[in-house]
Amino acid sequence: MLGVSLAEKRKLLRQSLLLSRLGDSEADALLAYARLQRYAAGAAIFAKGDAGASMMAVTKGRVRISAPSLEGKEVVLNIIGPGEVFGEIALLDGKERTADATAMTACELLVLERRHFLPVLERHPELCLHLLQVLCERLRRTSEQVEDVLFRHLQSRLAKALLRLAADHGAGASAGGRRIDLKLSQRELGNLVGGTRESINKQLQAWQRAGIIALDKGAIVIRDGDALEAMS
Amino acid sequence: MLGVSLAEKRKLLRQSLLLSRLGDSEADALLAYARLQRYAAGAAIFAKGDAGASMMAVTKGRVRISAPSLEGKEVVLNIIGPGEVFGEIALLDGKERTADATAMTACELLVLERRHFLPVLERHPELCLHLLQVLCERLRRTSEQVEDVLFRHLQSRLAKALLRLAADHGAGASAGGRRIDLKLSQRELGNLVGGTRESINKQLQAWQRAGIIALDKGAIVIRDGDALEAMS
DNA sequence: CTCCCCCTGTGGCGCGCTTCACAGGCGGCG
DNA sequence: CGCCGCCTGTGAAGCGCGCCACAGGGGGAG
Repeated sequence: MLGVSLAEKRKLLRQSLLLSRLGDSEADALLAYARLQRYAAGAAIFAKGDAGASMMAVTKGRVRISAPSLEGKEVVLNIIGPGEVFGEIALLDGKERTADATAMTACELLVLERRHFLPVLERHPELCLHLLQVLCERLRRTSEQVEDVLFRHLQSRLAKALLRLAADHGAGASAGGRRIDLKLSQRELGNLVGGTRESINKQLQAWQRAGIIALDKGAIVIRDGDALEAMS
Repeated sequence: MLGVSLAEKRKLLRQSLLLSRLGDSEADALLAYARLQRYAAGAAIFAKGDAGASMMAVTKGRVRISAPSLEGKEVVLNIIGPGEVFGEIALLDGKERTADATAMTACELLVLERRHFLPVLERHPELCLHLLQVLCERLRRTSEQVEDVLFRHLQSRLAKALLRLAADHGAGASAGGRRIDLKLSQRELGNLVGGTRESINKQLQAWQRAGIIALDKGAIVIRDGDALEAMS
């Protein structure tokens, strides 16, 4: 636990979309127990199979949620930014973590333990209902991912992923289009859509030649969002 | 609504794993509003995109939860049997249904409406927590499905599906192995694992020739579960 | 009974994507 | 500084599986 004032922690907690609707007293009840924790870029936060019983709210940085395969492949299930939470599942049911969590950048997280969180949850139906919303949203996303992988081709999935990245993490419209500034390697992009680095590269090159996107020192600029939309 | 006594409805509700932990008074509160509804085999219960705001508990029969693609393909996301619930997502967040629900056999369902359920939920944290468990379980399942589709070959997914079907819906050990008696066509099996009817047929034939399974008038008998386990 | 639809069963071709192989660039670290 | 590990970029080969084609069977509707 780092030496951070209660007031500062409360401010951080307020940023979290999930927890923002707590009253002051409840927020303080949680905060008394919440740990503030930092991770360096690339650090592992937890691994699939761990017996974790906590959930995290991101206050700074970006976290990758992914699942590894036996042969060393990996799917990225989600990318979590400031104000969002992850790891709720293990907190709620007390079982193993279902995926890896890795700090993509330097991160600052508020960590809430199951044993502290559950009592608060029982006394606060609104919080409980809100958590249900979060899980529903996740479930919608994940089902959609199943459908996408089974029904759509790589091209379509990639187009969709770019649009989503631009919407969720993009810097606003710069010269000539929306810019995705997450420094995602093509390999990571592949893991995000369920394809190989090579396939991603070829598709991006083709789109660049067609003037649909531009590749600019690791960032991707969407020049023709409509074209991507049409393919997705 | 069918003319069924309160006592009978309560008995049905008790079977539902989700709702079984309500006290009598709460159960009655819900039951006053719960509709009992029947569907013929093959009937559509709801469709993806519908503005449904209810959830169902299966008391008799079996329901297929699936998602259609534009080109007429379909993924089966789940098969719901007696004592289980489905459709919670739309009930909880009030948005569109994420999938189709179809009666695989003649069915009897208890239908709970959002406007009746939410108030009960707010007054009963235990129920709320239990619902969170259900959603967590779903989320684990669905994530696993994503991983399976991306990492495993059809053979492996099919082996896994057969084992799961045997465990969840199988009639106990009959002569020479566990028997899967759901009358699933090979096409439906294909939809369950994300493959075509033809591929499923070829794989099943190969396994039958190897003595791993037996096909017996539409049912599948698992003769060598260990072999399947090894492939899955 | 006949027709029709959906089922199982099986072979072959083709496409999408992975895998492999190789080349060159850039940043960090001893 | 040079090495090493990561990155991007690109062509060629291979494979899993979808798609097509065709054949025969059984059950429900007329």
